[in-house]
This record gives sequence, structure tokens and C-alpha cells, in this order.
Amino acid sequence: MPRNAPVLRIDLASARPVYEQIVSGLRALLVKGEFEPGDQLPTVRQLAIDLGVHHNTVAEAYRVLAAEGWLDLRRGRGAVVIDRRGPKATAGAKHGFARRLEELVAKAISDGVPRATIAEHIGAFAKKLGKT
Amino acid sequence: MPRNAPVLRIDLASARPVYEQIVSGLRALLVKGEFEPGDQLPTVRQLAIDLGVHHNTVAEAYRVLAAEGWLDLRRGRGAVVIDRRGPKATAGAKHGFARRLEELVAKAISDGVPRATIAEHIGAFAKKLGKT
DNA sequence: GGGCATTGTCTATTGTATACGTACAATGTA
DNA sequence: TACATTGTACGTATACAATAGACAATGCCC
Repeated sequence: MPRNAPVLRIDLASARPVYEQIVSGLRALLVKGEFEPGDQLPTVRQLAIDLGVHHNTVAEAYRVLAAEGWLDLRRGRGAVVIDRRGPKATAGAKHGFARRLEELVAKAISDGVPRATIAEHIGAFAKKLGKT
Repeated sequence: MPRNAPVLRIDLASARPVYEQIVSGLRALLVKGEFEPGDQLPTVRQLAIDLGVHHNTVAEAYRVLAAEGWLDLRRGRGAVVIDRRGPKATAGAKHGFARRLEELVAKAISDGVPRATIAEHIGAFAKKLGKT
């Protein structure tokens, strides 16, 4: 039984590929627990209309998430959230995360965000994450 | 007077554009303070050889960093690190950072990295950042 | 000052990826 | 069984990434 679909916002003007934004945004919602296993996601056509893109673009995003084990896709039925058992993290995954984090923070600093602001935000995020 | 150039590692097999990896990696080093204003960066050709790519690929990365105010580029002279005065952060920059962070963490969790590990890593990172 | 190597820049060219248009196949429903 | 719904497959237009190679500005050495 699907709840009200959480809002997913994308930036059509961004250089970042739209399908990638959809993947990343939906994955964040899934990890956050915004969907229960068995929940229906919007159909590729419906979400495409909402976002103002072609339905194949959404379909591509859904396929990525399906490959990661988040979704079950079937014609005529739609996209259903799966009770997912995540993989074990590889050393590369951890290392890659650490590097990406450093680069992301460096970008923010380069953009003028004060270090204190970033540190505060990150610290709060870590605290919230630890409680889960 | 240039120091020994810190190692910059890129992944040619990654789908992420090489020039973007170079930009992101070098920016992180610059923010970290690995270079002093006035330091020479490797020439586009030298770094290209080190990384195994074409010198135009490195040149493109250097141009991005120059546009951000990190580098001064001149023919015959090379790439010199500038004493940079960063911009003031826009609201969009802060917001974008927050979203990207959430997506990055979600990806790591999806890849199987334990939440506790991430929280720990982020927390330590925030602490180190706050001290600066 | 002249000659020459060095270094970043410019202009194609090629391969690849993104997004779209359209037709198709599988599923659900009346 | 019809028919609508939904994801999929395939072709195409366009933009981007990376390369190749020639060019222009600078520095250096005699």
C-alpha cells in the first residue's frame, strides 16, 4: 500500500544527468526509510510527467535501482520496493566514500561555505546517523 | 618554490570524467593547504604523462580551477597557485552541499558500509575540520 | 637580440553517453 | 476475451569527453 510519494526534486539546468539525479535522490529516500517493502513507486510515465522529462529517462533510473536490489520491475505492474538485503561493503566502497566526502567538503569550502558551518552540519548529521 | 607534488590518483576505468576527477582531486589538495601561493603545479604535459591521459584533458581541468580562482595560467610559464580570496557562499551552495552529503551517505549505506562506520568517520572529520 | 625549447591554447575529429520518439511486449482488469 | 496500463527495446539527435596535432606566447641561453 503506497503512501503519498515524497517529493523528489531535480534540476534540469544542472550538468548532472537527470537519470543520475533521480537515482541518487530516490536512493536517499529509500535508505531513509521513506518507503516500506511492497510500496509502489510512481510509474515511469507518472514520475516523468511530474519531473518534466521523458519516461525512458525515469525507466533508466529505475533500472539502476533495480540492479542495486531496491526495486522489482514488471511490465503492467509497476515498480515495487523490495525488502532489500544489502551487500557487504568492499574496501573500495569505504575508501571511495572517504575520498568523495573529502572532495565534497573541499568543494563547499571552495564555494565559500565557512568551515565552521560545514563542521557543524556534518557533526549533527553524524550524531543523527549514529542514533539509528 | 614547488614542493614535491602530492600524489594525485585517478581511476581511468570510472565512468566519472577524468578531467572532473583531476579538478576534484586537486581542489581537495588546494583546500587542504598542500600548496602555497606561488607554487608551481606540474605542467599539463607532465601531469598528463603521470596520469596516462592527453595533455588537453589536464588543461581542461586546470582551466576549471583557474576559473574558480585557484590558478594563474600562462603559456611558457606554467600553472601557478594563487593567493585566493574565496567567494561568499550562496544559499544554493549550502543547500546543495547538504543534499549531496545526504546522497553520498545514502550511497555508502546502500553499498553496505555500516552506519556506525560512516557516523564515526564523519564525526572525526567534522572534529578535524572544526579545529582548523 | 636571435634562436630554440617549453608551455598553455585552439581547432578539428572521434567515440560515448544522455535524453527523446516511437513501437512493442507483458501484465492486470473489466 | 478485449483493452488499458506499464515497463522495455530500438533508433536518432545532440552534447560531452578525450584525443590528435598545429599554433602562439613566454622564458632561457648563447
